[in-house]
Amino acid sequence: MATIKDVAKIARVSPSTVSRVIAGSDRISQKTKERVRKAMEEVNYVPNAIARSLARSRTRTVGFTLSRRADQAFSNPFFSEVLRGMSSVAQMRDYNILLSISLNEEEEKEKCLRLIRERRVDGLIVSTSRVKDSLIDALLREEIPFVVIGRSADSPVMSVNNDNVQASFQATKHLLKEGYREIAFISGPRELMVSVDRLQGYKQALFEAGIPVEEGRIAETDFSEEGGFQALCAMRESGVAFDAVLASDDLFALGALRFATHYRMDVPEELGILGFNDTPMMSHTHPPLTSVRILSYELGAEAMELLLGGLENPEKWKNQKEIVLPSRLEIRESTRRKGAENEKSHN
Amino acid sequence: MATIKDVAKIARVSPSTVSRVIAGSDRISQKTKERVRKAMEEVNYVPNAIARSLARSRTRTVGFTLSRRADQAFSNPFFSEVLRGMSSVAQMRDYNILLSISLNEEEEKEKCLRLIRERRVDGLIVSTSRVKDSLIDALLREEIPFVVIGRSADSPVMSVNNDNVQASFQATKHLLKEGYREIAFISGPRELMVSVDRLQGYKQALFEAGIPVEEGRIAETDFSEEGGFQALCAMRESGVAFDAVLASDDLFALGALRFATHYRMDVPEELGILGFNDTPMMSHTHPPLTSVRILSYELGAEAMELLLGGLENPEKWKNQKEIVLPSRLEIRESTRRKGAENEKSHN
DNA sequence: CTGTTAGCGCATTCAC
DNA sequence: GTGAATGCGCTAACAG
Repeated sequence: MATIKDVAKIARVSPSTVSRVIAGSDRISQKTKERVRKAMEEVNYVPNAIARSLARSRTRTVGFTLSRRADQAFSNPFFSEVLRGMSSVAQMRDYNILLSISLNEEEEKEKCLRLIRERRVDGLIVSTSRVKDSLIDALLREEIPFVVIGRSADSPVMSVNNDNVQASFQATKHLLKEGYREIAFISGPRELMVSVDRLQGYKQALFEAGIPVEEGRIAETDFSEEGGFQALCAMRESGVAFDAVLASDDLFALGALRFATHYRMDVPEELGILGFNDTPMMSHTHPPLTSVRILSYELGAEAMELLLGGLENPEKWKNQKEIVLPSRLEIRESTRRKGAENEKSHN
Repeated sequence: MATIKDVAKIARVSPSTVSRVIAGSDRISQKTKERVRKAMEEVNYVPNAIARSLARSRTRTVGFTLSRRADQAFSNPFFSEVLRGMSSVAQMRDYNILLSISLNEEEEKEKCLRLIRERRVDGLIVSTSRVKDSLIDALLREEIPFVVIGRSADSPVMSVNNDNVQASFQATKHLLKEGYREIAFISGPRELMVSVDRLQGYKQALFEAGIPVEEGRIAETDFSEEGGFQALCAMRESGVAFDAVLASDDLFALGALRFATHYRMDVPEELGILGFNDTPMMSHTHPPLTSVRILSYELGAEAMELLLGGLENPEKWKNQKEIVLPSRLEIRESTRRKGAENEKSHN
């Protein structure tokens, strides 16, 4: 592999001149510039990124870490879309992405610190966001440049998040408008910010509508279809009535659909079902699922923009930016009641 | 940040001694070893991976590239599972993963070559595998260490693949056993090896059963639910009869389910439907979908093992290894016919 | 067992 | 404008 010296020799200049040409320095004669360029082509020269990183103390690499838990939390397609968004802007700005998937929060934290201390990356994007997040605390303490996808409960940090409260609020309002009054809420683990926020939007909408919040209608479970199904079964068994389900994840909505089938309840007439994430594969359920569409790709892209901006203009870290992306309710048949708006039911 | 020199000074030894302690060299006295260790802790020393990479000409980083097309091809959860598998063994063997998602094959090829030429990675895992694959050709030409997830049509390369021919063969046999005789096949783009292989298994099973292959029952389309739906509609319109669908991707199976609903065909009685990938979210369709389960996690893990093995024992590249992982047919209601095996139909 | 020397490939002073 | 010298932080001979 050719080095800068080889090029210098061929172009009959010094290595530093070659270096300048690479860097695009201006005070260099057109003639030698040409000669160096030709020499580079001749030996098929490509700068060694490692050597450059060492000399400049910057790697042009950012780390993206994820703990398995978070991966499940946001259902799968979400994850790969975020990655695509990140990758796309990284590519454009000539950065690389170092990926690390951990089993739990503790492992993720160590991985993050290690990547930074070993100087493998210039900054990090983390997608965790718990209510009490030790990872974020650690990153702040070590003054590491990072952006979180999600949001931090206490400390102000650079973050990109979707407006969960607002989305959940609107979703609930939609259900109310369709005439549902006894809306059950299936929550993921409450330690996750996303769960807290979505629950809040739900409560807020009920409050505004003057409908009391029944704790019995709120269930918490792990992210899974089964969890959603069981939660509803439990409610039913304990005699809690509900005519709609706000599922804070599409997986729960799947469970709700199964519940409806199991108990022969008509969706949407007897049970309205609304999910979160608008997983592409799930717009084809029977009936098609109403769901909150999240801008996953944009989430990743914005996070990367934010991080790179901060890395290249360190003073930007001063004005902590928290970006919030809108989401949109995709209304489909699982909540489109015929009985409510107009009394004609055609079955 | 502390360097090896700082540690050396504190432990009153030379930098090379510190380096030896890090490397775990044996011929070094227990006493100085201790002293060095203490010094390292004292200043919280962590070796600079970049400097080490430069000195050793090895980065302990492998690149994983993917073009958007391939990402779609294998439906999404597949992708993140593969990544998890790769990440898990990388972590264990202290390697890092550099991720790059491209828009198309050409871009992916350039990205691969660049990563290698810039010396950012020691080797690559690529998940493309077309019938005529220019990426693989390029990697071979440049003598780059790499492993393919999938397989190469012509050149022998290190690869990890699932046994698509066999899986498709078994799936078809299952349909035949259930009494289906007019089995339609929905294929993805034929330029992909996976499509070719699955089609072959299908044909082979029909052949063994003495059933002629009707080209009219074979459709090719892009990976999407809509594609699957339209393919069947087209068949129906052109008067081709079929009593089962072998969908070479779960997305197609979704389309087939919609087709059945649309034309009020009972599944599995009037139409058997069998998918590929066993996407977790889709075991909850109505009726539950029979599908070929792919070991995605293992695919990623094995690919990484293979690559790292090759990187650390270069002579291993001699005996080109092609690993083939088995898959398993998950039989559910969408193909479990009651009418076929015993004539009692209970509806 | 341990220290000295010499790079790894490039960027960046400081001279001229 | 360009070259020479020095260093980024670590590893790897070569001595002793």
